[in-house]
Amino acid sequence: MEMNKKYNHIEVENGKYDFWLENKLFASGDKSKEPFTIVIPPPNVTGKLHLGHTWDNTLQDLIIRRKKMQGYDALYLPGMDHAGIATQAKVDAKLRSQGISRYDLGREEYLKIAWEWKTEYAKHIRKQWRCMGLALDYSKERFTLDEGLSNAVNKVFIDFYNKGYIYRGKRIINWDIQAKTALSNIEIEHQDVQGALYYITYPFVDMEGGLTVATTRPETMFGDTAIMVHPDDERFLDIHGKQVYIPTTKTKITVITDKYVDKEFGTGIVKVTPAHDPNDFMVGKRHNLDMPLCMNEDGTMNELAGTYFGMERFACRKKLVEDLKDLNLLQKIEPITHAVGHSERTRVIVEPRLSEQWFVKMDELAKQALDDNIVEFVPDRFKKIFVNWMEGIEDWCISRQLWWGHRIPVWYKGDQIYCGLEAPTEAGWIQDTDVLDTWFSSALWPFSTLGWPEISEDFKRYFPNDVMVTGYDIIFFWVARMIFQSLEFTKKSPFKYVYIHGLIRDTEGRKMSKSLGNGVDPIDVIEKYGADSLRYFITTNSSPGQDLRYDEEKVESSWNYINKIWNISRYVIMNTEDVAVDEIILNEKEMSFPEKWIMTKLNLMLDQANYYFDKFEFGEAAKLIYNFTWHDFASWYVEMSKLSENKQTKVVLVHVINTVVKLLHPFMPFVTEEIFQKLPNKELSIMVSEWPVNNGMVFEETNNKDWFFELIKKIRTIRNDYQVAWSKPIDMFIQTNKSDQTFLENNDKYFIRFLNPNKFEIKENLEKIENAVSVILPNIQAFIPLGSLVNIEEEITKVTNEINRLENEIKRCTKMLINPNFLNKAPTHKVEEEKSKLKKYETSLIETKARLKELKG
RNA sequence: GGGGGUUUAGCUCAGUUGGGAGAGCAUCUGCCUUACAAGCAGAGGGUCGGCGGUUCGAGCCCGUCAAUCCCCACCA
Repeated sequence: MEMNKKYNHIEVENGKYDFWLENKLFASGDKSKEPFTIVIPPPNVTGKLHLGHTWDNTLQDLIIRRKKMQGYDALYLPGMDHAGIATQAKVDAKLRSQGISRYDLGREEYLKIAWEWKTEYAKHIRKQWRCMGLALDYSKERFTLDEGLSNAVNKVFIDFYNKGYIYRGKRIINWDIQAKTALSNIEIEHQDVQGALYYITYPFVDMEGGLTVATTRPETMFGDTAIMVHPDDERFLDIHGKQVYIPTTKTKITVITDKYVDKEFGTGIVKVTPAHDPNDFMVGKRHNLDMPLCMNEDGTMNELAGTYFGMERFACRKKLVEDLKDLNLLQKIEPITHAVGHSERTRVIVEPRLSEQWFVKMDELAKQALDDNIVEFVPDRFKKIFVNWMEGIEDWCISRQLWWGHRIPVWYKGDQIYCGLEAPTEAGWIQDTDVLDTWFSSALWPFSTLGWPEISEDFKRYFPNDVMVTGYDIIFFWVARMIFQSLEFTKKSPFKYVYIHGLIRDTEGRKMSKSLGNGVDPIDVIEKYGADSLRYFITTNSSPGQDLRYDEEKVESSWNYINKIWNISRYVIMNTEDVAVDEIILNEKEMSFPEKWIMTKLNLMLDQANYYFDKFEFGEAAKLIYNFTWHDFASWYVEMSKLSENKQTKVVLVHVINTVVKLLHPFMPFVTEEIFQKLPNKELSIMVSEWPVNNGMVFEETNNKDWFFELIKKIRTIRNDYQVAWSKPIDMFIQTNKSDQTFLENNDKYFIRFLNPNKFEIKENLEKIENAVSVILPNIQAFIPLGSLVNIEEEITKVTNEINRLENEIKRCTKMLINPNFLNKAPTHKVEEEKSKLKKYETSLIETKARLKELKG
């Protein structure tokens, strides 16, 4: 079979995905197998997938592909999220660029455009999934606004409402003035902003002077309904109950007392704006204050602001501060750095605003989730983060003043409220215009995608999910909410494991973001290096939970690795064309040393690699496979195989490369499929081949042959040190015991191949070799006469250093072995290990000393 | 204010339940050796952030200090 000399990722990846699809290899549903489920964290239909998705999805795909090969009915369920505010922000922006607002279009027309947007981006996302090679079962693809999922959302809302977990209330919420909607707490990003603390004097109504307050948001003063001081603050005892004017207006407000005030901060006097500040809201409730809004929904000032009516809030602030200065009511401006909330989606500064919204009461739900110990976090430290958040959780604001989303199933008629699927039959009922927070539907994803609230076959079979793979950045948004919603509605944890990975960063360690322009498009990487290289890089270059720096050099080195695999395979394929599938039968009786040795290495590696796979430590698993493949297999075994005429050698070659390729399939599905098909195999696809495990061919007698490889390496080092070209044969004299001598004689062809000797003698007792360089190993010594190249002084130094090293090692071992605590407490195999090390060192020492004597004599 | 991460070779990172530190890239030397020069054969390079403790033994466990990053939080 012809194979390119170089791995060509474009040729290899071409057509593979269609081949898998056509043969329904991504399909789930084989009832004879045990089910295994992962649902994709639904990407937002706002745009294209970035490297973060690639990471997330590749990990899922890796787990799924391995499980399929292990004989599970593995379901990898695809889907997307309508992403309410995120999508609406994008659609709004697109309309704005055309000079239209959503209000010009009306709700229905606007939603049409949003659906078109969704269709377009969904297409692109599916294309990206295909490029990445994800083994998704498309027959089960879902979208959060699908009918079934909408039913789930309604069911949950209505049940919650009836149980009293959902309530409507007037509260201070975070208001996005651009999207004109409420946001939940976690949709706010706090950023440190250079602001100012303005010291403003409120003049007394019936006397000279006034009270100076410190505020960062002067423009909210038009919503003030009181001034407050701490009741025990001795500086202000005489002003309790006094009245002051709100500067620039004729509005009178009264001085109240409340222990909330921190006497040490600012002036100790605080303005109270109940409709624009959460703390002031609490104060307002305690003192029964009016709660007037002084701003409109778009962030402009309303009529309460008097002459500032209609101004944008920050323009108003600027003008107001100037005016106060002119009026001598501004005492000073103090620069201050403080955290200011920004909308995660529109980036504008959010305005705390009194508003009537729907909330989910969290205390009991959180308690249930905290009592639950079924979900296992990997790594487990994320459990702490989850618990920490759950313990301090506040009620969840779920209504959004948007159009793109699930409409709240509540109807109003006058003061009456009705919650249900359909409006009551009589006339006059109007549905709530708001939609639900996107995360309200995402929270149901692990079961709503499987048909819930119907108790469908899929739901029964694939729920709970086995693993949820996601980044630590959405533990609060998503993972926590899936857990409490699932516990409440299905009485089960939504999944057995949550595997949490980190964030992908750029070469400098910065988060990838649009504003920095440092984002990397996975499609570009795939075009340049192939999906397999990207997948291998992204799944093996960090440990669980840690962030990952994107590094093109490492993608390149992944490519090199694949190229190596390619070439090993090429060698095996070229040399085994005469071997039929049925002839691939391992037979230890026909194996010689190299076969037994590589089979032993392979099987020991398999045990370890599978151990790490099961622990989600894919980087460690990959490293074992890498070392085995590149070093044990390619550098040693493949080279030795070139000297064998034995059929079993071919069998072993095929067996090992097949095993390696299967182990690597979850990391690099395309190239492994290509190679698998070229090798003698019966199965239609590597995807339906059996996952490799230790087959028991572990041969003790190969374990004590390390010296053989060591000896070769040491002699190679000598060649390098003395710059003796590989092509130039050199004499070698070897002294060893009878049994090793027999072994060496039986395997001398390998020795010759690796070292290119001229004269090659093995004896139990050698005469002294003049002008030779030596290799001293326990029980075996090699002498290489290099004539005038040899510097005896250097040899003496080298040997002396070796003696020192050995003496130190012996000291260390002896110290341990005469320590009764070590002998009593250390595990037996450790004690045995030290004993055998000591013996080796002692033998070496005797031989090395003899060598020194010889050199000096 | 609360919680968490990170600190190991020049760079980016691994390092099982504690048993004398590894990889990739980079550097240096020699090789077109018939699977692979995007390769092969070698080499150099680390008081595992500091200090203290537990232990026969610490990169790993405990304490403390330092540097750095992230998340959460209503101080006007």
